[in-house]
Amino acid sequence: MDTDQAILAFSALAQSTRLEVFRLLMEHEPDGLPAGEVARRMGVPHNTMSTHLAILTRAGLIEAERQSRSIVYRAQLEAVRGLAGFLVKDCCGGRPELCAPLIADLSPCCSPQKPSSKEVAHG
Amino acid sequence: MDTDQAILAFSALAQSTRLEVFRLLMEHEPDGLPAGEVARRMGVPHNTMSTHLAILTRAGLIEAERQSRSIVYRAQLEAVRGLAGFLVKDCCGGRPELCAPLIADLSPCCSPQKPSSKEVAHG
DNA sequence: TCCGTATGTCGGGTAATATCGACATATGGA
DNA sequence: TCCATATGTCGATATTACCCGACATACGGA
Repeated sequence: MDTDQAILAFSALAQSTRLEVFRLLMEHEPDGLPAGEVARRMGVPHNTMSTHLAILTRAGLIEAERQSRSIVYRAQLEAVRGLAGFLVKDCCGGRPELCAPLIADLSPCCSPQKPSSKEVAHG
Repeated sequence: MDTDQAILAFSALAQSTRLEVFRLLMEHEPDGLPAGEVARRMGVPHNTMSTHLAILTRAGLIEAERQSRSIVYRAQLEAVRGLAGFLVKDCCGGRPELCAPLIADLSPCCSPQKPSSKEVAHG
């Protein structure tokens, strides 16, 4: 994930419809959803959605695959990993002491064990 | 970090100058840098930079503090944490199995031990 | 108070983006 | 081939973002 790619990704997610689409496709991993279904669920005209999907695709956040008459879109986990890594490593830049607490905060979120009802206390 | 705040943050970072400014301020944690110094280093007019700094501030990614005649800007680590968490928890939404590998990939980046020259093999 | 420095705000010109109607392309079935 | 479905592309318009000159505000020193 280089800087240009990161900017594409940030830019793609900096729009409410696209952000929701991305989340929708994340929820539907690994099956994905056809373009029309995404447009229908978001209440957006199909051509507008097509543009949004193209932008997300160009950013590498989703990927298209033709399945018969439909084109199914899927979220790209690697892109999320790359973007989160960019964010975190960015702040690391030679200073892991800054970054460690960030990682520590993320880890409980997705560990197989439940986070023992402990949330981030600091607001 | 709610959706609107995330969009503000993504939007703020989706611009090359602002992204670089943010990284610059990360490098200068915890001392920060005065606005004029940031503008000078980036080779950007001070008023243009002022706007960028305001956008980053509004997104919560940096914070301003007056120090005598200067206004010193500092990166907000919590914002990075929040944004990375938003990204990751976003994909977690009930499915930690998707998220675990993302965390696993981030962890070596900032651990006190060096990552043993092992990078993400998959491109 | 007056001046110089540091920063923010306003205005307008230009460029980029969002949206959507209309049309084009691609697939599968008869 | 013809048709219906599914999706993408083009063109126009409205909105927003970026940039920077000019002016305004805030602070410190004399």
